[in-house]
Amino acid sequence: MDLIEELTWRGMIQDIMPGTREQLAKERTAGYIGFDPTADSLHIGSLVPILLLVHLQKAGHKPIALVGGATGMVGDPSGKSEERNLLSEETLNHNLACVQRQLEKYLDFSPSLPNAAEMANNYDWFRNMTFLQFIRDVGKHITVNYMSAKDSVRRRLDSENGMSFTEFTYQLVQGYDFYWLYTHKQCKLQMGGSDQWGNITTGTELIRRKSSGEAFAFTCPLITKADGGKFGKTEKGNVWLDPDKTSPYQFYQFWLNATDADAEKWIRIFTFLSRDSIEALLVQQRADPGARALQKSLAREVTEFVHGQAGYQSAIATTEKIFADQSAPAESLSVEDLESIEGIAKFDFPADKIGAGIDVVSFLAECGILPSKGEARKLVQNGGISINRRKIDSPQFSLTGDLLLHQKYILVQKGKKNYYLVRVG
RNA sequence: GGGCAAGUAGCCAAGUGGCCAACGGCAACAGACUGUAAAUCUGUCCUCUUCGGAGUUCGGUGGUUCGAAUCCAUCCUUGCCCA
Repeated sequence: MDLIEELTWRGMIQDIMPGTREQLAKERTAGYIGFDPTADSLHIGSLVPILLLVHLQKAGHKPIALVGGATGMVGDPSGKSEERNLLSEETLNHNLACVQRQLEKYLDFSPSLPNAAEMANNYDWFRNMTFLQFIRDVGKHITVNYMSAKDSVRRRLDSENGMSFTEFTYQLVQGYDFYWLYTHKQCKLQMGGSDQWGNITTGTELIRRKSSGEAFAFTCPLITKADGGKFGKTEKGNVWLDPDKTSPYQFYQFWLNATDADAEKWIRIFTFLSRDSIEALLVQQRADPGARALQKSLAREVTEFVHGQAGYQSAIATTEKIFADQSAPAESLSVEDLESIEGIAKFDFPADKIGAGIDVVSFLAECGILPSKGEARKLVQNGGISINRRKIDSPQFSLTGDLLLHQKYILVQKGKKNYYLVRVG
């Protein structure tokens, strides 16, 4: 099975330029994907492009990860309904460094490999380019008509928000990246999300016109959720790849909580499991959906890929402590259990305040779990708060010293899945 | 520079002098049911609250009025048309 066949089966190909498959079969090909430094960590949305590069490398081709030091200064209008805010140079550089460090984890850069991965930053070739150079050497080759025909541009032209010249130019800047990589790194392939198709074709067009060369591309579909919601969001916001921003436990939980429909699609995209193993899992899932074989494998594979064995182990350990026996009394958790539950928020609370007894509402607000008493009260009234695994049914409920686990902990739950550990001392 | 239109809560969007913290929808959070799914139903959803209320909102600023998201002036932003 060749790369394209493999990716097609996994549901990772949306558009593909004719001849791409033949090119990949013909010779070792360098292919690139651009990553925008919009934040100081990549999130799981970027996982798909990363995986594309990994698949590319596994198939013997050379992956190039491009970070957008220059394009990040412009702002990609694709998929955006409004003009983006520009990032300051300082943030940009910080983000750039972080993103680069993350990318390095997932690809093999060993110089001994014939298809060693490479990192590039388009600021390197834009830094010294003047505006006049750009409009003469790049702008001259592409008509405004061509650029305006792109979906991402047209949608914005039709909308009432309009679009700045800066963002309009974006596709040329990205297009030039491809041209530069084509001429300097013999890079003949660009990949990306399907929203990038317009930008990508500008690149191949530029290569065709400027050096009558031939370049190829394919895109993968944007990841969606069955219910139409945004992929990669939880209550706490984005799911990041950086373990300091999203702990391995939370990361694992994100995948574990996938709906059945999503898990079926995602397991093919986000894991390297073979077709046979996935089909076996699908059969299992249908036979006993409650066991969630799909979600478990999905969560395991992705967590291991991103956070390694150790990260997965700690995620599992926490999951078991929290969910293995929901009805088990909180008292059955040992000090070690409580202390080592990774990924749950920890708070401190002065012991003397509890000595005399304190009502739940004040407690929740004062220790910082909830922002205000009003909010705490509402949640309690809704039945959304449990303490030491027992549901609190009244805002008047009073916390006293004998509730402390091991004389110093209180375990708070908001809803079923959000745990907070309060250290009293 | 001239003409026209628009700017309301995270988003979409109603409201066009008092009954407006502002209809409705989406998103989000919680509850019931489940499988830590989905669907459905229910509650919450500007901030604070001793749950009685209190405070701050409808692009900004000033004004008219007993009273303004709503009227007037001015400024800002955006779009369309003309120059």
